[in-house]
Amino acid sequence: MLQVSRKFEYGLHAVTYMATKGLGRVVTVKEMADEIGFSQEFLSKAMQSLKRAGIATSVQGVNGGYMLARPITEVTVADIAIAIEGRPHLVRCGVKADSCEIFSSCHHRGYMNNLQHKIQDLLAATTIHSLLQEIER
Amino acid sequence: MLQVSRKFEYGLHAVTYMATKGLGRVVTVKEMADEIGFSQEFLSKAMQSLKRAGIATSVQGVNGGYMLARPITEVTVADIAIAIEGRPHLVRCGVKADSCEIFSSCHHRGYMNNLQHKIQDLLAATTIHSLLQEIER
DNA sequence: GAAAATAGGGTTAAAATAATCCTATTTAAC
DNA sequence: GTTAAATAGGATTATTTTAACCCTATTTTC
Repeated sequence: MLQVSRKFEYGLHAVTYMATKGLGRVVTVKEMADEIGFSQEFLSKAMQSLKRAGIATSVQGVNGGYMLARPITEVTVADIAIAIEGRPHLVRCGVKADSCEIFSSCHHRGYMNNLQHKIQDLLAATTIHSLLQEIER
Repeated sequence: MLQVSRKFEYGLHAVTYMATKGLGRVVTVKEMADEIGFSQEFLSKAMQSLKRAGIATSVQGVNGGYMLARPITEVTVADIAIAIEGRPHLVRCGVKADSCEIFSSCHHRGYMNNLQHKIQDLLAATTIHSLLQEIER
């Protein structure tokens, strides 16, 4: 259905939430889950992905939590998508060639790959900074 | 995972196949399924969707089959996507508002809808005619 | 009337996604 | 040094979506 995953939505909300709190501020998953209205456990998985991708850093232990690792002018929506879902693959043969019966004779692969890159460029064109500005208006 | 459905792939292959056969030629689902390498039954569902959308016309009975209803310069990849999957909805609240817990307080909807339109524009920018030209090269 | 097609409802199977559960580890505070 | 609050993450289950399949009806040519 050409839809973004829930986990990505969770992650994007978390990042914009952290952004409004400022770069240095540590926020807990509980705080975000309560504030935004998401399940704490699932949001936690999204945060772990963001951390692995270097978008957020974490502080363990009491008073720990997450904070943004980079300035919001340098993080794009594409970065978050890739952190959470991996690089987008419009067609499944991009992930696993043998998932398509007609791989060797397929004429559409080039076009599809092209399309995929364009979509990724679209996501990469929005930084968290510009997203916040759009939201404020 | 931001992926296109198999049914859409089937439909797109069928349309390009019919296009190479010429506008007037009637082709059967069996012929296409054999030629392309897909399951006949499932391709048949895709064809029914294309018909309902006015992209293909059908002839029933012996010697029946499908053929393109419109010139390939006037059918875009977006038309096929919409025929088969319905209008794309990047986020599920676009389909069903109550599928999201934070619908009323969500700040991302505008941006997401915007993105969705841009993706659709991308698909609408390729006609079957131009797709075939890309393939030939 | 038989055969070859589309039309389409309904069911099952498989895969992907989302949610939950549970335990480990880290660290501050007392 | 024990407790409590947090992240880390493996493992499992539930749900939803997608794909595949089955079966019957209808249309039309010969």
